[in-house]
Amino acid sequence: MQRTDYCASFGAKDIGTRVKVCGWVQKQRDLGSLIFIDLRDRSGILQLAFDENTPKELFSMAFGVRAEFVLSAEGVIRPRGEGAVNPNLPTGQIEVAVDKMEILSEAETPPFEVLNSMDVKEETRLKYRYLNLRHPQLQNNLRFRHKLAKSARDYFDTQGFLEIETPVLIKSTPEGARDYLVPSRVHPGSFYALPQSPQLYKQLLMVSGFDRYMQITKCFRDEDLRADRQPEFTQLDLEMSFVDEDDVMSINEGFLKKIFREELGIEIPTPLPRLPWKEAMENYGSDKPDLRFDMKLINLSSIVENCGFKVFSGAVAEGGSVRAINVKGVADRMSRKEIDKLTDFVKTYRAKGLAWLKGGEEKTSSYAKFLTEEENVAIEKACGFEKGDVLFVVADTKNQVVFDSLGALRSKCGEQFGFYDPKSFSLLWVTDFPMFERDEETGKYKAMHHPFTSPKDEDLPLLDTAPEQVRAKAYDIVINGWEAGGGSVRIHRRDVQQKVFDIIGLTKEEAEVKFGFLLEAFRYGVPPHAGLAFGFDRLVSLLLGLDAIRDCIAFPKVQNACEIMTQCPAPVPQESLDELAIALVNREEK
RNA sequence: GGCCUGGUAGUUCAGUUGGUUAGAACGCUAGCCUGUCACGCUAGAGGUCAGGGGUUCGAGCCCCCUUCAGGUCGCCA
Repeated sequence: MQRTDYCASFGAKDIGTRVKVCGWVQKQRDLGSLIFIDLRDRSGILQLAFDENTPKELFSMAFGVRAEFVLSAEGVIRPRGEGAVNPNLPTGQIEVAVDKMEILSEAETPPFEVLNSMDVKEETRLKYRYLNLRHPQLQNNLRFRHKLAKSARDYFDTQGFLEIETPVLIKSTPEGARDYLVPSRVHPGSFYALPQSPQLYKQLLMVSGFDRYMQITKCFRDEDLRADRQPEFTQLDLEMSFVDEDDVMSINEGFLKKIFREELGIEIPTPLPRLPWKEAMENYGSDKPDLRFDMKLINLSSIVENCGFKVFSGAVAEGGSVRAINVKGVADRMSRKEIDKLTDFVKTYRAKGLAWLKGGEEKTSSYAKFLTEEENVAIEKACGFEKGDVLFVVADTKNQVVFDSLGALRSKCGEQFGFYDPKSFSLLWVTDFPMFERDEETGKYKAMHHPFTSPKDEDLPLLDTAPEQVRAKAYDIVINGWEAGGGSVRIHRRDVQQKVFDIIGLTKEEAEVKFGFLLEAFRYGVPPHAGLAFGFDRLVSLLLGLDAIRDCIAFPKVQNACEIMTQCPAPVPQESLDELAIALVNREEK
């Protein structure tokens, strides 16, 4: 006989009915001639009761039950005694008077208590991930993830998208992130790659005329992990034909509106704000600004460009800048020690130092003495500096360093000083990314997004004259300072594609080898098309308020890309290597 | 590849200036207990102080190396 229903599905309405339930023992409480067992399944907890009416044999079975035993129990649902109701439990009004029970599986004492497992250190949690996953919080996270995936499929289905699977064994095109390689047995010395994204296939699906494609799919990047990055992760990927940027953004705003409403009960105002990349950098020092609080960067370069303080004037003279953030009203919470810590913090972003002005009882500063009275006044005025504020200034010959360090400092201060409600959300599009950036090492141009991203029409002439000024039809969806997704309008003109390849130094021959199939496909009629991919793990985490995407992934990998539970990756037998014609090099000797 | 933080009982942690036999809570084992739900009471077991080396009369504590985990910079078109 199957169970009647899940544990937490029962309530006062079921009093008097006979039920069968199955699950894990959360807790056994032995009061002598009374025993209670909290039985847990994915729905919650139901109390099983054993008392003087329980047959002796059954009672001693209940006596021997331990945590995480798997049971099936039958009996009649009855109300709990007067004063014995547990208001903290959804099923707290009732219990099952058990008259039949089977121990389906015994359990050794687990390495940690399931109920406390979210406080156990990550390493142990992951080694016994299947136990950790019994915790209601992780059960809830994965259930939410399922709902979000279903919601996405439903939404894009109503919008005419077809879910089409693309291959996982694909050709390696080593641009950008490192590929995971898979050796071919049939073709010794040749390798497949695992996709970093289904990018080229979804573009080909547009050439094929499917018009609207979506897929929830695994992607792989052999790069170092972060709290928001796993080597294998899931994208909610889509592509559309005969559309422009606005169409892609608005259809995805519809999706975001729907999931925020249905899953969180939050109405997000649409259309979402759009912030050109340049403004995002200038104002927030980041291409993924957290707009839950204001605190903009202020450019002080024009004030200090001729000042006597070489750190400032020199930075401006060499093409960099001097910028500041004014952290309002925190002077009494910002000791000298705190400031030193923040100085170390910005140094991790390659800033050489952190200049400051603190409006405590007495105004103190690390830099004011090097400037004239007029310059100091001008800085304070430009920043709206008042008593109680702390002003941080970063100067560097590279603007990127100024942006990176102040942008990070802004986020850190915003969080540390509670400048926003952590339960609130800010969503925006960052648009008009540069097409190209310079590779620091080689000095060559490379595509900032990817080389199939279309330049803005009005910037097309700049491809020949000033590539660094060309803006792309690219857009990122940014939620609470996380890049939740990104996409672009693709190039569908062969001449433009060729120019882009030229600029990033890809010869015709190289392009032919790497992307020949795409270029050839483009000869046979290609619609204008555009798309977007959400980082699905990130989207789930953001909506759930998680700090790390690990907590919405059933079996995540740890920082060195291992999976602790199964101990992978792992060496393979020599025969396997031989079959694949692979010889290992001893790295020690190398 | 770099930097920061951490590793003490099964779990979460405390551990004074380097000084006797390394503690607490939870969990576990056993006994008692009729309304518990963080049950209660009594007793008990449980430690390679991550591993290795060094300094010292003496190291959980100081130094070096290794390793594991977390965060992060680089990296992530």
